[in-house]
Amino acid sequence: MSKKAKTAITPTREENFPDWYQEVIKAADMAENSPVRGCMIIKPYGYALWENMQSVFDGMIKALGVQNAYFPLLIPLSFISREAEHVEGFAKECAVVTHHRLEAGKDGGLVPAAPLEEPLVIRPTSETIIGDAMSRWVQSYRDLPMKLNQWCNVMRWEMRPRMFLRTSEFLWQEGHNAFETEEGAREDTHKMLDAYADFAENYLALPVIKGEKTDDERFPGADMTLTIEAMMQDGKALQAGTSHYLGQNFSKSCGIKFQGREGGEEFAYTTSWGISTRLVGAMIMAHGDDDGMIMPPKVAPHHVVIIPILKDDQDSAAVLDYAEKLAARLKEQGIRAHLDASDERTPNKMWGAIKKGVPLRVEIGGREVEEGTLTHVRRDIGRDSKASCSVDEFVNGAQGILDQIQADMFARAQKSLESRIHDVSNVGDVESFYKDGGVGFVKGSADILSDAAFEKVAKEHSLTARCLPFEDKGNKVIIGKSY
RNA sequence: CGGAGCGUGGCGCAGUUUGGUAGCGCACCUGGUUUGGGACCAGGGGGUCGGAGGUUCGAAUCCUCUCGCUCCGACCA
Repeated sequence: MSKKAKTAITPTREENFPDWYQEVIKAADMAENSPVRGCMIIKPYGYALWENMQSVFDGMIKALGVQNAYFPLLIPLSFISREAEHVEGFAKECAVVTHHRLEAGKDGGLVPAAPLEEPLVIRPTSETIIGDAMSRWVQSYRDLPMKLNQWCNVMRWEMRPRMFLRTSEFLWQEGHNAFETEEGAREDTHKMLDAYADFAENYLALPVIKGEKTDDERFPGADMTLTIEAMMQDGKALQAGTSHYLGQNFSKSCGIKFQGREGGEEFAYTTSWGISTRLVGAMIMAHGDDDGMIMPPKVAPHHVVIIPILKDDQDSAAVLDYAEKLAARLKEQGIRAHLDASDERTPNKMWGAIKKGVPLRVEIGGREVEEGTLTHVRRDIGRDSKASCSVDEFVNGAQGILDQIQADMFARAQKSLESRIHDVSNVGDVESFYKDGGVGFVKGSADILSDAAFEKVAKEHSLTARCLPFEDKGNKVIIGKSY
């Protein structure tokens, strides 16, 4: 064994961040690649995380009056071309279904046999098909606002897929709201962005910058796109959620019109908003360390993993019994406790829990059983946080420890974000910052974007305008490399 | 679609330059000793070396063509 601290993940973040990322996913058993390029298999542990995220956010939007529904995967080709900018933005990423039957071919393989009269597009997003439904459902101003959401998969043919961050098929929620007035819709666009920021910061421990996208970065077909931008540990930006004000673009192309208060025919103002499984990637890259994943307690599949340290059979029964009782008591408190009763060797169980990022680990052996105590360790801090206490004390205090972990994770991420936003006053500053190997974002006057020299600098260092932050009232711009 | 790298038991790799009976670590199975931050001993199972052609007495190794994966760029959530 070498003297150098052994990390559970190789390479380390510093050695090779992209490889480290992939290894964390594998080590935590969250997902794997599928036989089809660009698609991924989300394994039970990774999916459990997504389910928790869904459940939290679903509750948030229902509290805002949103109703869930489900719209079809397949969209008539003609629908996609209804909104001019929308087509242009999505056309090249669309997967198209052209046939509906397979038959035995000449060389024994199966070949598509029956061409469709009108090809179908696998939804890259559902504005058009939901717009079509809304056009039938909205008759009067009394039907507004209408707030619909669906949890589903979408497909965008990607040139360069990366697990969770950019896969051809991904899971998300897409919300589609329709309003009587422009003000109502604009206000809603902000409200949904606020929900995203709340979700990211308070549940995923992911600090974000709220702002508006620049013209080039806007959603195809939107008049305004709002975003929450997060920073990963390598200093790159990740667009973590977007909320779009669509004006009357889609209501006009989909025919969402209603009879107004004065009796006249009016077009609705619509919004759409989405977050995806990409957020899983964001959490990995924002919180993970060289030993693997670190789950934010509020969405972690397991809050506490209990590891029984078993010696001989006689002892084992007592230890297991003790551990089971502890698990039951924790569950009563609403804590997701997981007893690892597998017959893995003890160190493997421990490293397994570390790599999976379970926030709190409890170790129980013969000693603890005799004393009525247990040993616990925080994942985010590691062995330095190892402590011993009575079972009662732990059962009463566990939620507090989890809350502390959640708060500390957010504070760490926020500090990392804030310390890596650098003020610049002109394009020259931007260039020299990245040329000198600067890591993170730069922030300066929004005028930088219209400087003729910006385009070249941006291209050279793969920079994009991330957003015009609200906190600067649109006068400043955040620029950075991004995923 | 460009640039770089890689395809060898479940996973990670060596072997390829210089052709000669396919190896190592981890994992797995059996038995035993072990167990508080990655145990040990002994025995064992598992691979048509990504695929197709070719050269050769003989190909993981040489030649041609293909397919796929990863990273970096262009496009994007």
